[in-house]
Amino acid sequence: MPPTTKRSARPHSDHDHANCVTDAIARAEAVCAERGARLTENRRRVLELVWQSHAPVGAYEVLERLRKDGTHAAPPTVYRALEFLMEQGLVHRIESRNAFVGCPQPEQRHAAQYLLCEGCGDAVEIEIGGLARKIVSRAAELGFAVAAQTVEAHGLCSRCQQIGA
Amino acid sequence: MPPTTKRSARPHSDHDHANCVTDAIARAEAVCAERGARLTENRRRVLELVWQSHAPVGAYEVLERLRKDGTHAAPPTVYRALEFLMEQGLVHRIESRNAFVGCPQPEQRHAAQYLLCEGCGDAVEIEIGGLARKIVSRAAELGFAVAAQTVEAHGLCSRCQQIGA
DNA sequence: TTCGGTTTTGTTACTCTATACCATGATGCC
DNA sequence: GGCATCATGGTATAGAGTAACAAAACCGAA
Ligand SMILES: [Zn+2]
Ligand SMILES: [Zn+2]
Ligand SMILES: [Zn+2]
Ligand SMILES: [Zn+2]
Repeated sequence: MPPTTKRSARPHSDHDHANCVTDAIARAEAVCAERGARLTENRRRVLELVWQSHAPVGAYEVLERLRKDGTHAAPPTVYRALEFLMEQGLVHRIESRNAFVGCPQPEQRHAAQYLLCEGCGDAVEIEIGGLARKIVSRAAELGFAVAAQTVEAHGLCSRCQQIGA
Repeated sequence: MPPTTKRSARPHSDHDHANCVTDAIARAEAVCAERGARLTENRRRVLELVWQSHAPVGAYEVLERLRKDGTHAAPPTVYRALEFLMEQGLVHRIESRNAFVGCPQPEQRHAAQYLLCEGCGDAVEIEIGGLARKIVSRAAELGFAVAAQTVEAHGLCSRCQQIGA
């Protein structure tokens, strides 16, 4: 009998995703402890729910999942938790989907860059060397001071290309 | 007495913006003619309204402006026009604002890159040399086929930096 | 330990953004 | 004219996000 490991709605990669979740939570607790930020039960739970897949999840989907726990939550509950998690760099917002996804490397603040698959829905955070810096410096040439960046590439992951082929 | 030229809600640059609008419309008509795309009255009007400022404008703001003309429009009217205009590359969607802005160079399809000022709201479309290509090639290394990109930098334009200083 | 300020959560109601669906009208080709 | 295709009208509803205020939990100091 298979374990109770939860999977993405459109599962794709075969890794043991339970590890991703527990690892993410552990790291979140570590960074919050170090920073003196309060990872309350609600916030921890929302983070866990966001991490249930590698596909970005909408705030209202998080809300539903919360309610299935028996919690009596309303939209502000979720949005406030997400706001905190974003401030701490524990989740990123995917602008082109109005959705949220866990950050695999929260210890160090960074400009997020994503590959977003239109087939399976997964979001893969990447780092393109020098890209963030290039944006900042080009903006500076135009007198513009960059405070935050959004870099999202939409397309098909290798697996979805094969399926569609 | 000043001309009837309309300005941005938070006007900023002193150029004669009426030129921007008429130029944009002229170029839109040209590209549509060449492509056999039908720039109908509605679509032309929506494009005009989007161009009323250099700040991205929400679909519902366009809707309001349309109605002030006496037109009896509903949301789908606006969204359909915007969809057409985006297909033709005449407007771009600013994902981080759920809003739309006219493209200053619609003749040639391209991945849009924007500087978005949090002070005045203006969006400046830029082209960072090699950036789009770099994203595509790094994605390709990971087996990911990029179909579209979103690059948005948020911060303060030079003018707003001075004001805030 | 009790007080009082700060932070977090609860609750309600609402605004803004976007799309599904079906009907109607225009356009242009044969 | 007949017919397919494209564009619009119009209603209803789904989805995303926030304002505002009240209650509760937390925490450091008196
Ligand atoms: Zn995983
Ligand atoms: Zn995929
Ligand atoms: Zn202008
Ligand atoms: Zn500005």
